[in-house]
Amino acid sequence: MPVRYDPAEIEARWQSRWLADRLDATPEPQPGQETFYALSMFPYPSGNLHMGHVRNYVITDVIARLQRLRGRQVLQPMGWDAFGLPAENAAIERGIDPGDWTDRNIEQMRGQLQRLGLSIDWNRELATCHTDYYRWSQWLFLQFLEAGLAYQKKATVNWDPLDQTVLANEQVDADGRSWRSGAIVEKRKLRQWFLRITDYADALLDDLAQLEGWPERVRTMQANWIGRSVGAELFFPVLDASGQATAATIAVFTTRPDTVYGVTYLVLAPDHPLVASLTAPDRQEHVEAFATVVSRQSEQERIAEDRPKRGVALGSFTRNPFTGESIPLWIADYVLSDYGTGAVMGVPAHDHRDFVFARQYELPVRQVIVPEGADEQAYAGGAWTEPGVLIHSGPFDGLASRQARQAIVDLAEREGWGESRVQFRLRDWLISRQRYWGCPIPVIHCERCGVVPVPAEQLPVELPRNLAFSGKGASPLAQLDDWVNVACPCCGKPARRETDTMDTFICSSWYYLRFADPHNSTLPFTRESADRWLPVDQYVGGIEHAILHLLYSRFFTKVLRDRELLSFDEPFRRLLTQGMVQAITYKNPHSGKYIAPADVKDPADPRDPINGERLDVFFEKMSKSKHNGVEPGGVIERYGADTARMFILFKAPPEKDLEWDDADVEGQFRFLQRIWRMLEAALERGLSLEPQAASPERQATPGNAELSPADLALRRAVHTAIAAISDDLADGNYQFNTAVAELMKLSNAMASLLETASEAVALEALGNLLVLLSPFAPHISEELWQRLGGVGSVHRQSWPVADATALVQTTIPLVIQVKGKVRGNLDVPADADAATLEKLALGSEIARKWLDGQPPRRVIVVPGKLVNLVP
RNA sequence: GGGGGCAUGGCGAAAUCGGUAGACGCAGCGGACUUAAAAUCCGCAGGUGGCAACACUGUGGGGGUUCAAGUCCCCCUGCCCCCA
Repeated sequence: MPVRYDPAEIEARWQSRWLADRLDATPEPQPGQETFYALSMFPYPSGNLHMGHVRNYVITDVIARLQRLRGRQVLQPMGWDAFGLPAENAAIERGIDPGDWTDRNIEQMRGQLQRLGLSIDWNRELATCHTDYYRWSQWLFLQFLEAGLAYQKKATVNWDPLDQTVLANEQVDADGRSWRSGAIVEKRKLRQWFLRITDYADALLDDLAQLEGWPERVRTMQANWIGRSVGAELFFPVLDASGQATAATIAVFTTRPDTVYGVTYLVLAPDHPLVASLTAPDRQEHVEAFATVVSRQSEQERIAEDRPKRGVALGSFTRNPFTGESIPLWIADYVLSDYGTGAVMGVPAHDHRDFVFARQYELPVRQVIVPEGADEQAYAGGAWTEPGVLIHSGPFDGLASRQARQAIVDLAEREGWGESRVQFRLRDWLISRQRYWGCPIPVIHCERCGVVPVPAEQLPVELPRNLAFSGKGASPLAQLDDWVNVACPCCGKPARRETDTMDTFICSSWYYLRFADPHNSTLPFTRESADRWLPVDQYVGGIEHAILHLLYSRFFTKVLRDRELLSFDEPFRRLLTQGMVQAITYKNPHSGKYIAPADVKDPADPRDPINGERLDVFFEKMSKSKHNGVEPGGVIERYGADTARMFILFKAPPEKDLEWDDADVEGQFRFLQRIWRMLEAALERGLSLEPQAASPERQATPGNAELSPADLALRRAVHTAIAAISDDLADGNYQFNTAVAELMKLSNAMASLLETASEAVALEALGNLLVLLSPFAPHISEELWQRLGGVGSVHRQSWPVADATALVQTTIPLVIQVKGKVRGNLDVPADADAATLEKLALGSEIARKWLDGQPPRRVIVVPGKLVNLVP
């Protein structure tokens, strides 16, 4: 009696069986054994698994399973990026303790993940909000502090008025809004903790070259983010009221020292420390008013190229050391105090923003560069910002920009007017957050001793639990006197705890290290355990982390290597950035409203259910606001995890966006059902992999000569598939979509050949099919493997190797081209040499038809492929 | 504006090194089975013309290199991403 394919029953049964058998436990690798660390970017425990997660983890799981079949010892862990604002918001809105809320979400999401059939070692699970994790985040912070890489400074910070917290620059989007709350970000000055990532700017940039397993575009994005620019710092002496040089100088950074003879003014940031002392008494009121206005603007507003530039003259002057000219000092909104030196030289003829500014305030424009080969010409339209040839530049006239830069910096260095310098766009990492639900920064402020690190043996500095949250004002921690007031570890006198918590990017900058040694209670990890598993062999996650998370993790790794806690300095060998999961979206073009697909009656003619207006149809990233989300739970309930996995892998290459389509999901379900029925038929026939049940003909591997045509064809199909899939899934090559297509081809071939094939060859085909399928659809493969009498778990088998003899063909179709156009095929002996092929082609019907009896002028023979006859 | 990427049937996509474009699937069409439908199975399927054999044409547009171009080079158009 045939059994129906019932994914719900099979999947639940195998999932609990695998768990009980500890099938996914991480092995303890013996010396000489190859290891493989497959890692997904761990999720924030929002409580709900979405399709993006599913795609991410399925990709990693297929890679992990594949590596196990290849005989490697595999680590595939999972954890939770569990600190962050949503938990605290839940506390404010619903009075739930953030820790309880988070733990509940983790429970829920773990269950959802487990239903996907991921071969994750749950014994290594971690959550960044648990004390046995964050005590080591604190421990690592103290390492940074000790190394002089953590420091405090008062800084203009981005203040999110809605979330009442400080944001990193990276958390403010192009419109000057918070990435989380969407509120317009304000400017405030606060004392903040920073990590000195700029000390590692060179290393972070240079080592990108080693990361050959990373997508080029991620490397480019990081390089741009670090933004190394080579130039010079030049010193401009401040003049007193009588025009005499004073001791004070203003340093400017420029990438264009070749334009120094074109400087017609100097601009300082409005909050540059010298502004107050350089402001003429009669300008004071003006300058202060302007500075106040600017301080309210977002950085984006200030530096956008298409916005008008505004400024105020200070009423004082400096001297260009190269020309000896006296030039006016200004402040302007387009100069930022924390980039470069906070001052720039104004060269309107050769810089867009300077040009706009000079026009606005009628400052002189002096051209000192002309395009190569061009005559000196009047400047009307704008700035010439390309390199060229110098004019009006004293001794440097006639030099090309390139040479002039060097010569001018050389002169500056000789005269003490400046020096060559490298400037980075990257700024130090602001890690302070005025929030409760984060990792407390483990320092104590003592009036006598200053900043005192909490002694390592007193870690963790635990977050107090069960507070009342108002959501207003300072951090909840700052309001807890009992917690804040402590004795100084140094002098024992009353002192205060730091109440800032860490940016959650800190917690996620080292979690991949903890997975190597997750239960260590004396260290975050040992160097030995890290060396055993790391660097991560394959990291999989979203492109949205291309800059921040990946850059911070690289920074951490380099620092820890320098502290001799690690032996390597790049954490992720290979990186795969998977594409988004999109779904069909309906939008009314007039109202701009999104309509849920369920409310669209006829998808062929989509209409607004309220007013019948025609809707736009397109694919967009799944989201609540667009009503286009597809719940993973529902899909698994209906078709099973195996179908969901197959669909996700087949529908698009992993790095491309994937369009969710229920009809295609259905197609994958049908494919698994066909395989199921094929096995049912084989079982009916009495086929079994069990040695004792096998008939004698199975024992010997017959040579090709003894095989029937059906056997030969079937073996060829099986081994062609093995070769093709192995190729599609070679290390670093993850073409799951074509691998699944090959599995389908194999199953199609088997469907027509299995019945007439011999028992031995049929079993060879069935066994191989199930092993090849097992990384993709682990449950159905295991079930059918067991029912076919397979020994042990299908997931403990070896990846098959293609048998070259099965691929041997006696004849092959030779393509005959005439003048490069395909005119037909000719069956020829597979081993025929070029001369034979030429003869066969010339003697063919095709040649007779197309050559009009004339011998061709030229014949190109590609053995094994084609012959091209050129008349 | 700068940097990077992409463009292939009705749709998602394949196509090592330049060598039969469209594998595999979805949707579609025709047939078998069925009282009927679903499911399943078999077949067709880039476009144009033709009863057909077959011919022409075809990888965003234009040009080039080559015996041969989706693939290499130049120009253009459109879309996406990052930095402004």
